[in-house]
Amino acid sequence: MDSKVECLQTELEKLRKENEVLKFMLKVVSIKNLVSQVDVCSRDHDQNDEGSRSERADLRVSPPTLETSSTTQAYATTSFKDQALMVKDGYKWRKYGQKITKDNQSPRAYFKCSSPGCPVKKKVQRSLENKSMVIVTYDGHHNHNHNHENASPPPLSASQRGSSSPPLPVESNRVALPMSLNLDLTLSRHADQKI
DNA sequence: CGTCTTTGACCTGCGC
DNA sequence: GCGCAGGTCAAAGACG
Repeated sequence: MDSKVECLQTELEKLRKENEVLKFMLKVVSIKNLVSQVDVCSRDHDQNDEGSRSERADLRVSPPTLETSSTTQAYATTSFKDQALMVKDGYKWRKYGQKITKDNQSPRAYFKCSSPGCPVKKKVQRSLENKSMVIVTYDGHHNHNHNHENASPPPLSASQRGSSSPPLPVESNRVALPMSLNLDLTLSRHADQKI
């Protein structure tokens, strides 16, 4: 009997944690809407405007992103249960590998853009500090727009352009803006539906 | 039946 | 040269 109670308690604890994650997702979704509005406005005026940049940085929920000449690092939130590391960002990805790296026990997933001729790859790995967050590293630039066959990109596509993978070919030195959090995960879709 | 994911094997670069 | 770690390949299985 006691074991049953314990079992239920752990189950309750699990659900509580999941609930917290979902709450966080809801926050993220609402912020995403805000971000897309801000992003569209700022793009209309000046893409390189530092002011709008910092404004967006304030809206960022995830840690700062890193970027190099051809790689972009972004952060996304996900649930503890989401082991597949499937991050929906408007493009169609094909998973080609998964590894457990030395510095992070969470598996790192390797994806290629499934659009023919598109050289873009991405790595998705759960963050060490925050297990509900995944680090998405994009490598290269898409030579096409969002895949049509994939679920149409969420209304936050404007902000998506800012962070994850630029849909249009961009000069390699000014790839992505230091912002993130536009990546849709399975759970966030549920969260969207709930709204 | 076609597409996609999984996963073990293989390849490659790097430090010692 | 060797070993390790990260990245990629490809066969097998799952799924719609």
